[in-house]
Parts: sequence; C-alpha cells; structure tokens
Amino acid sequence: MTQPTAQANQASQEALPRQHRHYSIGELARMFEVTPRTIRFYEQEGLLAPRREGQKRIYREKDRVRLKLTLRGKRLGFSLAEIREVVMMYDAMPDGNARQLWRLLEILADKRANLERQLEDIRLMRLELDDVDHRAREVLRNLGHEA
Amino acid sequence: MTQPTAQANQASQEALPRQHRHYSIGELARMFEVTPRTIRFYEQEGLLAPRREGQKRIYREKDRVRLKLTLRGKRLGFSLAEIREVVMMYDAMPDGNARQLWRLLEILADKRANLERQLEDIRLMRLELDDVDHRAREVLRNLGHEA
DNA sequence: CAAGCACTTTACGTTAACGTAAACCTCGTC
DNA sequence: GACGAGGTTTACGTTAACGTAAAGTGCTTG
Repeated sequence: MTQPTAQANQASQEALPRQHRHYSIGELARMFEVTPRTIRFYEQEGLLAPRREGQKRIYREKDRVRLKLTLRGKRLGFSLAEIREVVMMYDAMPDGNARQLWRLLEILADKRANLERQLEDIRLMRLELDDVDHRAREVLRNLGHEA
Repeated sequence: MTQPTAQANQASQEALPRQHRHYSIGELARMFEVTPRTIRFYEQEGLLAPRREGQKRIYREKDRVRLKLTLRGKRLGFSLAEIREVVMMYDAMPDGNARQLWRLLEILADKRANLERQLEDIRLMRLELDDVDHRAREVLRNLGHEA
C-alpha cells in the first residue's frame, strides 16, 4: 500500500534496458558468486548503499558496478578500507574541495604504484613457476625411463 | 664449546661470497622490513627451517630466498597455506613420486591462472584509476577558474 | 491456510596473520 | 658485576572479513 511503485514492474525486467534494471540481493549474489551476507557486509562497511522498497534492498546498476569494482579490488589484495577510500572520494568529487581532491590524487598515485609493483611481482612469480614446472616435468621424464 | 664453527667467522661476513653468508633473524627482518615475530611465525607455519647455533636461529641463503618468495606471494594476495603448498612440494620434488609431481603441476597451473586473472584485473583497475584521476583534475581546473 | 521461498535483523563464532607483553638467556663492555 | 643489545619461549590479544544460526516478515501457490 505504501509502495505504489511496486505494482507496475513485475516480470518485465528482462526487457528493460540494462541501465534501468534493478536487482535483488540474491540475484547479485549469484551473479558474482558471493553470498548475500557478503553483500550486506559491504553495505555495512559503507561500500554500497542500495535503495529500499519496504524492507528489501533494491540494487541499481550503479551498485552492481560498485560491487564489481570492490571484488576486483579484493582479488588484487586491497582491503575493504582501501577500496572504500577511493570509492567514497570518487562520489564526493563533484562538490569536493581542493584539499580533498589533492588527497584523492595522492591516493590514486599510491594505488597505481602498488599495481606496478604487483606487475613486477607477477612477472617474477611467473618465472619461478615456469622453473618449478620445468624441473617437475624433467623429474617425471626420468621416472618414466627408469620404470 | 659445543659449537666449534662459531669461532672462525666473526666480522668477516662482508667478505664472504653471498652463497655462504648467514643471517640473524634481526638482519633478515631489517632487510625485508618485517618484524622478527613475522619470521618466527613463518617458521612455525612450515615455510622456513633455519639451522640453530645453540638457541639462536641461523639463516642461510636458501632461507633468505624463501622468505623473499613468501613475501612476494603475500603481496599478490596468496595465503601462507597456498605458498607453503608450492614451496614444500618443490622441496619434496627430487624424491617425489609421480602422483605428487602431477599434483604439483596442477597447483602450478592453478597459480598461473590466478596470475593471469590478476593481470587483467590490473589492466582494468588502471583504466579506472586513470578515469578518476582525469575527472579529479578536471574538477580542480574548474575550481581554479571560479576562484 | 499451510507451506515454501526469498528476504530481513541480531548476534555470536571463526580463521588468518600477525602484535604485544612477560620473563628468561648470553654475550661484549664499561 | 651491572647492563644494554640482541636473541629465545610462551601465551594471550587483535583485526579483517566474513560464516552461521535463530527468529521474524511478506508473498504466492497448491
């Protein structure tokens, strides 16, 4: 009764252009292979801020993108606090004062430096893996000849 | 008295070829900017196994390399358990049976896949950072013109 | 209307990776 | 012989990032 918006759009989700779609927490969870708990946790940590329709959380396209970015950050080893730092400042940008913006640039440079080091680490790690791989195959070959 | 090896090499550390040097826990800690506690913890987790000279831990070149690899793995977001998995199998390689070796190859492929995904993640993350950076500078420029 | 989903809140539990503190040895040196 | 710098063990504390369980709400479907 108090939510007149809930009556019009029922099963028409598929037809809507992606920009205007919205998602339930379960949908998002399945999309990204995380649990609803995780998504709620990210909200609690200030990384997401979905609308409500009554009790239920309604996620819009923007929220989906944020979640995607968050998970990508996680895969790269960033903490939720670090991710939030960037994400929130990004949102505060339009009306941000100069100090905040400079601070943001600082943080960005920092993250970038981090990424560059990771690239180097990956390069080196690859070499190590190749090496171990070669040795292992070698040993396997010899085992074959002995038997 | 019980350690006759301790008498010969006192201050001659610098002159020794790197292969034969050995390190105290404090030295290693400073080299890699971690605490001794961290190094002891890694030992306890089976990632390091230094010699003892009486009570004290003596780290050889091999240990130093292991620590380096461990920390690199950590920077890439691997857990100590994952790192141990590779490191220990690497050591067990020479006399490893075929099953173990195949398992090792499996793990290596897994890690490599992980690295490849990280590369893609880094590429995307860089683009995002560039974007935010550009916007921030834009806003700053406009602030300058207003004031 | 009972049953079954999908969602909600609240709250306590868990794991990894160390930090921190206390209490002790052991050496070179002042 | 006191002492400071480094090392040792033991053990409890902490933080991040969720997991898990309990109990309730709201819809729709047989």
